[in-house]
Amino acid sequence: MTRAEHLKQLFSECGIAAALEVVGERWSFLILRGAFNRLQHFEEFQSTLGIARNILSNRLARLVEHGMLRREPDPADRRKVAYHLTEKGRELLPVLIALRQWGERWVSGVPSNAVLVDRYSRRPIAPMTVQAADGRPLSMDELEWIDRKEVGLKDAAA
Amino acid sequence: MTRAEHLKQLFSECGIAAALEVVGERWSFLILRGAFNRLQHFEEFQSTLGIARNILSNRLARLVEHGMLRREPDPADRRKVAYHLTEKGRELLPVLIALRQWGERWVSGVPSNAVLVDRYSRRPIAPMTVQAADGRPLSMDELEWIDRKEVGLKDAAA
DNA sequence: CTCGTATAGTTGCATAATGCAACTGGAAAA
DNA sequence: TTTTCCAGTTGCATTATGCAACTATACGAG
Repeated sequence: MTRAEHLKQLFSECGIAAALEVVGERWSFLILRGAFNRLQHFEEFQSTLGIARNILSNRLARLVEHGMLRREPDPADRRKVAYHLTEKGRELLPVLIALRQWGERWVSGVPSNAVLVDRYSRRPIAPMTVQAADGRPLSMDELEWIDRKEVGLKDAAA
Repeated sequence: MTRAEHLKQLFSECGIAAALEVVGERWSFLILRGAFNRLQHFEEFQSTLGIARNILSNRLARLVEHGMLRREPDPADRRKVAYHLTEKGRELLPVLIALRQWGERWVSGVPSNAVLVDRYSRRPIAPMTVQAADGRPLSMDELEWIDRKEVGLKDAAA
């Protein structure tokens, strides 16, 4: 099997590989983080992230192609172009939050000065956890892969 | 500001950038996914992922350096080396699950044949969501950045 | 003991991705 | 009408990745 076939196989079989096909390149996550933080314009992304202009250009185009961002020329000032998250893009939030929490805990060490809170209670959001259908938190060894056809047959089994 | 300084700044300020410093390179996520799926040996990772041997070698070394994997020579067969997830590595699980769920929903389209279930109930795990301290699910626009010092002062404010 | 094979890499070279600085083109602002 | 702003593009340098062949060590069979 060639490498291309191998990757195609991986992508079709595994959501992780499929996701990385869209957001796995360098800078993609950070550009999306910027978009979540309300950055809209090329120059904003460029100066905030310090990314090379040609790469930024390429990544924005790619993210637009993949339907993560919408490219919207500003009718009031035709020099300006705004990039906005689509629903597909917004749905990546859990990934970014989980990544951020992990990074703060295990890499940067200290939670940064800025804290993400629920707008209403103004209390920090909960740590991201894997949960069972009923909300119980699950650790790695409480998980198992099973075939789709066997789902939920524990009690229903003949 | 040079690019290096810029990145350093980013990493120190943002958990996402910090996390990507460790797991942001190509293949890192897929190698860790393999580790979660009980792959242990060089040849297993290589044949499962179809990754180039030199890159795999480099990534495994990097993940070991960063404390994601432990490299354990097999005492019974000294040719063999096993790579095992550390706690730091295992704690990345929410990120991988969130990424997988997103990829299945928005990229590969169809959930794959294999389903992750809670070992006990044998029902599929819940979708990953961002939650408030009390467990309420939160969407992007219910989130706000505030300064650490102001946390939870809504009712306590003088 | 020695020969074949398994395991975990390494090496050299080719291709692709990223980074940098300078430049372009169209539109607003002075 | 000249200057500045915005969103890119271009050419060239550096770095990362991919590929195939090779190495080194250790088992295992005979």
